[in-house]
Amino acid sequence: MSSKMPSTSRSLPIALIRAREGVMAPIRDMLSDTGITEQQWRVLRVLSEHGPLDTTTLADRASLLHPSLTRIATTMRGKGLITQTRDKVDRRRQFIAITPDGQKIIDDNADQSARIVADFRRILGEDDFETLLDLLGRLDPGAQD
Amino acid sequence: MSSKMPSTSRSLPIALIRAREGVMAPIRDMLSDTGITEQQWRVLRVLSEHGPLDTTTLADRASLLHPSLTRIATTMRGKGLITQTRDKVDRRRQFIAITPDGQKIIDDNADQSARIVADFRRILGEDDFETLLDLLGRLDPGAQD
DNA sequence: GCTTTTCCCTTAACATGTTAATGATTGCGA
DNA sequence: TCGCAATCATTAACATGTTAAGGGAAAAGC
Repeated sequence: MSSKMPSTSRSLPIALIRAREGVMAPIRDMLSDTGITEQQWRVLRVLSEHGPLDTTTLADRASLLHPSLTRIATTMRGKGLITQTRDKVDRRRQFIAITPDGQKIIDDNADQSARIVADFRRILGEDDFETLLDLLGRLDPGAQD
Repeated sequence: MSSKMPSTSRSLPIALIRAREGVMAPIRDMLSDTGITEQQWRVLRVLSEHGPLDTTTLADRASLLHPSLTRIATTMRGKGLITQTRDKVDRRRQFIAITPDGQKIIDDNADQSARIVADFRRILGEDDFETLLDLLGRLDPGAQD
């Protein structure tokens, strides 16, 4: 029972896990009807926002590791939510784009998604919500903004 | 490109994922030498702090889903890091305890673990660190403190 | 006491996280 | 142009996350 170890009840990693769980719960509820996962939702969001992207950029923006994205893309292609094409100039590169079916999932859930986000803003209050995003950003080593 | 959707760059779920990634990176580096995972480390931490626990309480304190804990416990039993015994009164219950080998991993890494935590406190500053923990706690639906 | 319900835990099935290795392609330098 | 390093992506292997179903034991109701 070493006194060097900080209590697990005030552990930053565990607090992050639990907060994420709390935030994702209503989003997962929303998505359970659509048959896609939280990660597939993020992929659609990024593609809808930025247009077609190469897989490296897409993985970065959706906060997915590349091997995960490879599998997720295979699944989503099978569902007809995205298309994947080789770059003719650099044949190593793959480009991924959202399909109308994929965009439909975004459109169908945009309202509820916005409502969920607004709920959390209200729970924390506008100021604390922004403070939280800033503090979290300072823990992110790859923060590019 | 629906204007209803908040930008993914200020998305709370993604910010939580990235912050967690930033926090866990040095911890994973530390653990890579020991051959155990981040989750196994959490199990050892909780057992070392609280003593033997039934699996439900252990899963809750380590923020693991029960099915995950079942598998993790099997692995850790195989490594000799924990023991698992049936409660003689209520034969449904399993009790898990840390072994000397498991405690040795805690002891061997206590200093470095404390250093990593101290680094993050320094990066954010004492006040912001506490603020962050409080804000995260308000997103946790099962906050029992 | 016997059924039914509830509880604790495990198993199963599928998706993702994580690290290392492999493929395929391009670019560069001798 | 040959060889070799660097780049982009996938595959492989193992561990965990997530949800649903199953199995055994205790508790509750009649």
